[in-house]
Amino acid sequence: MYDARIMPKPAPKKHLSAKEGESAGGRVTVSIHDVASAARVSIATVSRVINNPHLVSARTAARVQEVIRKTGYAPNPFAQGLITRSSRVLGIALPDIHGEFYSELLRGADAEARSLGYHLLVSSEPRREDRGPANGSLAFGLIDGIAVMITDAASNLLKEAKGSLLPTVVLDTDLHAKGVDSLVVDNAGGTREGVNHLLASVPASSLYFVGGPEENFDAQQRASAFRAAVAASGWKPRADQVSFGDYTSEWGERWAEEHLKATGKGVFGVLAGNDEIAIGVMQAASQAGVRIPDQLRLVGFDDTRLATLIRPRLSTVRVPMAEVGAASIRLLVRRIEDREAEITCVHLPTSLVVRESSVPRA
Amino acid sequence: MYDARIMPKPAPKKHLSAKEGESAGGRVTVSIHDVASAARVSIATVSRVINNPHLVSARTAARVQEVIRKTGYAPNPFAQGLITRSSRVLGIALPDIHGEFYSELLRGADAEARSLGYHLLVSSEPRREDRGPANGSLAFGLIDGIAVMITDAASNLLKEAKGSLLPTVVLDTDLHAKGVDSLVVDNAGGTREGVNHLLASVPASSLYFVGGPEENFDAQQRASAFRAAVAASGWKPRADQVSFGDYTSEWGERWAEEHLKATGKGVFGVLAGNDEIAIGVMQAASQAGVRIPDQLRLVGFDDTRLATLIRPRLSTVRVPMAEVGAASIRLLVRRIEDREAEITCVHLPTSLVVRESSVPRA
DNA sequence: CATTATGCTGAAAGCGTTTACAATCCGCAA
DNA sequence: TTGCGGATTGTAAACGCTTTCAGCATAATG
Repeated sequence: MYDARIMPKPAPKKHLSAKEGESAGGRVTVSIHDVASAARVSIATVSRVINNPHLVSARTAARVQEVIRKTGYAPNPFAQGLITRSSRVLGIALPDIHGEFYSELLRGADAEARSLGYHLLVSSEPRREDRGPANGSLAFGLIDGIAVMITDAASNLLKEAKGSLLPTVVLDTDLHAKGVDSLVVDNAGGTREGVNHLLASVPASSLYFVGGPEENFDAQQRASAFRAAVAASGWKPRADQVSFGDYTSEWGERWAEEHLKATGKGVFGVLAGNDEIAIGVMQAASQAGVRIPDQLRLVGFDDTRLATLIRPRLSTVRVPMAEVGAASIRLLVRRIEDREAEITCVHLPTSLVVRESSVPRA
Repeated sequence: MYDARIMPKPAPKKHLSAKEGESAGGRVTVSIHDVASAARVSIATVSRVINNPHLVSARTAARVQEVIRKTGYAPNPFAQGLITRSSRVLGIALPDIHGEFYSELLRGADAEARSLGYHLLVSSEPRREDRGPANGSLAFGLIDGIAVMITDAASNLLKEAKGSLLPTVVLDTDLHAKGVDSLVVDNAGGTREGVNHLLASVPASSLYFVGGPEENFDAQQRASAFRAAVAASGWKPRADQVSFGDYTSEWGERWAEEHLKATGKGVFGVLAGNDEIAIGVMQAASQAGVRIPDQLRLVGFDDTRLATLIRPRLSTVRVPMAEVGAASIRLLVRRIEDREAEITCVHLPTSLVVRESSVPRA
């Protein structure tokens, strides 16, 4: 039989730390042992006070709490992680996306993570050229799960993430059929709304989609939704009504310079792949003396701050960027805390915001 | 004398892991023990292959490397952190700053951290209202150091960070006198440049500074540099030449609406606290029929993307946001890797970018 | 040949937690 | 008295790594 009183204490050993005077400087961290001895309990009890208070008598708990407060003790996350295999840190990997989108998304994700008691480790995907080989950009092993944003098929973030065997969610691509929780924005719905809005004052044959990079999933979705919506009105879209480029105002400008010539006197409409393209179009138009919204009706995409700063104010399809971040974190945490949860694809709605750039003046 | 051969091996114990067949599913992580036994060496040797390859014979190292490659072994960062007391994770705490600034800064910081072999844990400062009490927003204990951005005196991020005893750098405030590595942007120099540029075509008495929030350090610095630069030209600035508001276009608009009335027919100049304010001013001006740059010469601050998207294009003082992020990480890593390094304040230059909004047409 | 240096390797001691298990103390029923 | 169960606490075993120390060849030196 085991009897603690018989066995000689195995010598005070180590942890000569702060407990005895030791006033001499330099002690930096206080460990659970320090708290335990100061409170005259075992380290197990201290741990319980923190993690399972109901297992400890009120008197003891109070004493321990007091010591914790006084010493400023905080558990060492490495030791905790080693044993619990979790760190309450979430990874989020983003491609090199456009400015405002990036920060809004991150803001949403960070706020949500914080409110769920997690921290956020970010990692922008390095540009293609400077990708080291087995760079191991993500801190697998340290994080409890990871949210990756996949904007085009060339990204290998997803492979990396899945290889890590960590709970994973993908943003901007529906992979729930492949067993990955996903979060997508309703690009199709927003596009349809935008098209229908334009169709109210512009003939389908004079409607154009000026998109982002062709390899980009968003751009693809918006383009085919555009074709579908135009077709739904009874007009089979010509090939020249849809173009791809990139997400810059320069591309919008370039497109407009070419097409403004070709276009006759009639009214026509443009749905841009994002707000910046729209602004490029707007500028080329004003350069060419084409009035907005009189001759050209324009709708952007994303509803960035730009849209309200420009004149005429830009009608645009609002994408809830912060909500994308927040929802992806929620989805990820759900998966972490219940590995058996059903694989889900969350759809986030978009909505048309009508401003001056697209409605004929009264 | 110690002789390993005399002591009986203390029983194979634990780590029944992957080594023996065990084909049955479920093994997730491979530990250093697995690698060691597969390579028929001790765990110490495996560790050395990874951390001090020169201590291991080439033959052994090759064998171990091969096993590592095959098994995909990666050291457990918790165990490493527990013993080395470092995680190669850096914290960066940002207030709720404006969109584009935020993302550029983070992008710079992330790229630099990655290239130095660190990861980045972000944390936006929660808005004032929802600050829990001992929230402990930052993952102290997990990170090796922290960069905090302090935009006004009310922030308590710094106190928290210093209380953590972690290596710390502050952005946007010079605290090197208080023993904290700092990183500041040359607001004064940029402001001076902007003022002098305007002074070339506008009398000092007709120059205005439309600043951000009065409690904001940047805004303060820019305002007093404005006063100083104007004074240096020989004109003592009137009180109404400097105003504070916030960093929005609405404030710029409001300011302009009031002041455009008061101003007579003469030419006047505005240096805005940031680009967005400048755009507000620009819009109010165009509303009021005041032509830019003919009657109003305008210079912004920050050189965000906005500045080139608006017409006329906005002259502005460029602040190297990405470089601020990168430099702060460099400074932080230097401190982490050499705690004795001299306390430093890094100054980042600003530079005036002249576009159409501020130069009289030929 | 005896000694010493050198290169390589292994054993074991932690690092600071959590948690299974054992032990004690107590009240209460048998 | 005895035994049982619940409440509370303590002991010790992990968790996976780094690093000191010691052991042992083998090479270099006297």
